[in-house]
Amino acid sequence: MLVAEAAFGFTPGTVLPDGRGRSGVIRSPHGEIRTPAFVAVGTKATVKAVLPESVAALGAQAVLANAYHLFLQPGSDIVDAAGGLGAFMNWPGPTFTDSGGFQVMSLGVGFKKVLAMDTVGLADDDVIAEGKQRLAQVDDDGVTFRSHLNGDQLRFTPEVSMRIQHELGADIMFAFDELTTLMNTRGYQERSVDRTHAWAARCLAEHDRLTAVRASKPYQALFGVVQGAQYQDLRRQAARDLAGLTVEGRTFDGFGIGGALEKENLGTIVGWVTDELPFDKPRHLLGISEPDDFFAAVAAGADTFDCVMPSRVARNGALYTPDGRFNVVTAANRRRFAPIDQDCDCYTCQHYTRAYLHHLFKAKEMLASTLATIHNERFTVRLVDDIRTSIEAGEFEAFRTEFLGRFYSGRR
RNA sequence: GGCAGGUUGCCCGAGCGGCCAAAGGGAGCGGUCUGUAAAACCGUCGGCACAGCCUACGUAGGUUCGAAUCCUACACCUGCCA
Repeated sequence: MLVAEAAFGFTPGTVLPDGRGRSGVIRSPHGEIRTPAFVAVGTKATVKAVLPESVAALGAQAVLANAYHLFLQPGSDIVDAAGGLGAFMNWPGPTFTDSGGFQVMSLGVGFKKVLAMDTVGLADDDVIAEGKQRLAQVDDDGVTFRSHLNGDQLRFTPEVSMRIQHELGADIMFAFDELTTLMNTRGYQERSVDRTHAWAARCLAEHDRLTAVRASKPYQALFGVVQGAQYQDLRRQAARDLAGLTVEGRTFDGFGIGGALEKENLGTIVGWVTDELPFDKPRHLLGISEPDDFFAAVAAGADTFDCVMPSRVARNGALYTPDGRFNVVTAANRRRFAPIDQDCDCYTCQHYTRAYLHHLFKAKEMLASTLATIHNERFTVRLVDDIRTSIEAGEFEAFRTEFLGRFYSGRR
């Protein structure tokens, strides 16, 4: 048992002057991840529009898939029978799976942007989802979902999520949590954090059981997820509780930081959390990837990231450059026979022009998504890699100032 | 040659006396997207001195307080009969 678990670990490397941000290395059964690192999102066991070979070539060290989606389709049992997520999708490197907790929020109350801005007069757990039918309901034991694919009524509990994630077989799994929004009341946030903590304990217990049952499989690490929205006391308490949680002699291998984050206070909030977490375990900031957010979060002690933004935005024609983000679909690019970014080393920039990308998008050609995704994922992976390098070179703050100054200066 | 139907904004296509600068698509133009119900969504889309005016629904004329909508002629297109 001890031998198997040694297959996972984290070794901090260079630490920033204030003692929080750091570089490091995560060891997993499918390879190492040098941190800080950006993990490519492959929700349904595919990074949309891109071959795994390309994902590797653009420098992604790991891929994150989703328990909810893969449970619905094709079924986690099938992924298990295929030999696990990595084998199934032909990704030899490290893999992560999210618990399905995010879908409690996204399917339950809709995305943040569609929430009513006025919570006055609403019941504690009332949040309004405009234009979307509510597909999930939370209670203390778990969540009742309605499949977005066929309307089937389904039930997720911490135990179900762990079972699915064990079948998926990713190197790193996340505990099943409840993700609230900034619109929920303080009272609801408190109860939600309690619920997430109770679920975390159940996840650890079930994880312990399944690890024993599936002893022949590679060890899967489990990360607890810190919630608490924008409240310092809740976030600190949640982090402390999860860090100290021991079930059957087992503790979390690392931690996820999730939920509602006010962008302006992202670094501060992450800092509250990492203050309370053990230094020698990795922290994954869930769902974040804007350049300024990376710097703020890394400075505050986050190690890994995942986010749909680079790929989703790419499919819709928005591309990242050191001078900011721009839409290639814009008429200005019709005759721009230069790469997206002169200094980018990605496959797309090595071989294609903005004019060509513009044409592919206008013509609604599939290759548009592929080439744009390769570029944006490369941009994002490289940025976080460069942040790691800057930490190790003792130039983090200088790099931060230089990069963000240029990125947000508006030129492109 | 006869009979019937048609001609709407960049394109397709509704409208069939006032609430029509004209539904809806598409194209064009611009934007959004942070643990993916997203190859999605939103806005704009005749002109201008812009809470108003001008120009517009094949062309010309007419009826009416008022016409894309009714009448007449012409032009072109489509189907059936010769």
